[in-house]
Amino acid sequence: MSKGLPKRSENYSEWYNELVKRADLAENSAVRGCMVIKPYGFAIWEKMQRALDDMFKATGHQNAYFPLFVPKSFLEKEEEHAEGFAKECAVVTHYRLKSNPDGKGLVVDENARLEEELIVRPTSETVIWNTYRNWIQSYRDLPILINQWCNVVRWEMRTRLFLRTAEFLWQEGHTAHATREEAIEETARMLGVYATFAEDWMALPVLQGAKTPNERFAGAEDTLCIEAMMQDGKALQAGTSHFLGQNFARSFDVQFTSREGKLEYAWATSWGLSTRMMGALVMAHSDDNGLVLPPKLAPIQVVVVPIFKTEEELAKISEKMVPVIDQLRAAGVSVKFDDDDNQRSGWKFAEYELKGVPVRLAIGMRDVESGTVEIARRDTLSKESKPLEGAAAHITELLDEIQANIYKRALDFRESNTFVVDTWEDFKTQIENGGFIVAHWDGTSETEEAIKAETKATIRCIPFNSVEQAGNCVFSGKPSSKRVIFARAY
RNA sequence: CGGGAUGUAGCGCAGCCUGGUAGCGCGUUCGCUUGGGGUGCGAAAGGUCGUGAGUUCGAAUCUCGCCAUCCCGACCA
Repeated sequence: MSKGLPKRSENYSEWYNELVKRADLAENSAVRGCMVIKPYGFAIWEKMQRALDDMFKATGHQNAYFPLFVPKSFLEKEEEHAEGFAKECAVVTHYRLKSNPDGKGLVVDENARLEEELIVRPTSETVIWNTYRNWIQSYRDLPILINQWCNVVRWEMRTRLFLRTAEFLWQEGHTAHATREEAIEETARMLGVYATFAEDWMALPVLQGAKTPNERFAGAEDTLCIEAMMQDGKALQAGTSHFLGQNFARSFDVQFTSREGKLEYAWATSWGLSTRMMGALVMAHSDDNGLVLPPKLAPIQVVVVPIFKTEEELAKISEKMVPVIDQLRAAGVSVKFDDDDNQRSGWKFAEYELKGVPVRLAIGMRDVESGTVEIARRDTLSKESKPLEGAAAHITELLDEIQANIYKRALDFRESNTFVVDTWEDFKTQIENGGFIVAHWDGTSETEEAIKAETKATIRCIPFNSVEQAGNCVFSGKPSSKRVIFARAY
């Protein structure tokens, strides 16, 4: 591994790509657009999964699993949905290969053509609602609150590790309800779960709001989202929760008998959050030295680097450190004691900074004699010497402090890069500098598209906390009742 | 799918213009050294130069085709 990461200020995109690879999160695979998630990266994803899964369970959801393949006829049933995903589908047409009669290798056996093509799921609404038809007869069968963890495939033109890959991992929640109100409530509840996850676990401040009709999920009546700001000022959609109305129930004929004895279509929601969050995690917090991981998601929260020359010295260091490590582990902290003699301490310091380990302890013979340990924090890169006595308690608090600090840092960054803009001239100038623009919009798709065409900025969301305020659209000058968030996005 | 670029050792690159025994750095292996911020020295292993054809006595180098990857657009969680 060569030293020196590209600088964020010089080439943000190259910095990101290099960091993801060098920190051992993921790498490109032999398959175009698909990535290999490496153990260190996957360990972070597993922590995300755990946190989210616990929240899903706490809100009454159960996990299930639906098939990878979607019959083409299913995808066709909901018109908008079909149109939205048709352009990016992987299609299975055959089920057998045979040896090439003209030579080496294998060829598709044309006799093994599927009667109906199968689509590799880009999302599972259709298979799931086709299944729900059999599960739902009465209002007593509702609500159905199901989530699945799986992979999906969207054949993207241009891909980037984590941010946009042809295959990605995610969870997709699919719920069915007896009433519109209940489904709307669920849509909001799950957006709230995402926001809590982003802020409490990822230390990533997010704006919550609704998408404009242009930006809505294909087949949804309403799409809610959380939007985060990356360090280059661009927006990243971090999670979405959709109110699907009765669209899928109608397309798949999912009806139930209501309490009043009437036949009604079920109301649906779906919500998803993907490995894209890994990209968000990297881009929101990390620096030119490497990853900066929030302690709650760091696979290794504390690394101990002993500085020794001989086995005897290592033994003395261990004797001092083991009790501290035991205390930390007893408090639920994941600790790595790196007594590997193959790498020198300086190398290890750089390596663990690259990997984003929140707290690093260094202890050598000097410390053994004075009964101290050097405590370095990744977020500020500061170091302090502390007595071993009470170190464990101090470190536990420090982890909380780091979690809070990186959240605050990201929030401060977002706030200082959010601009209220009232004129089109200012808009065009400001958008070049990145960040969120808070401006009036006349509510039309035409204006939204015109703004996008001219500036590449899209409406990220109509924030829930946007106050009613009369004004004029920044582009058309027509009346507007509230401000929306514009930004260039990933 | 349009525009641009690149494919040479595990990784990053030079060599190509001007054809003549394939090089450098990092990493790897071995030895010594060093050890509180990516130690230093020495030695070794490792490449059908993306692929197919052509030109030539001779091709990493010149010509043409193909494939792949990356960047910029359109599309997108």
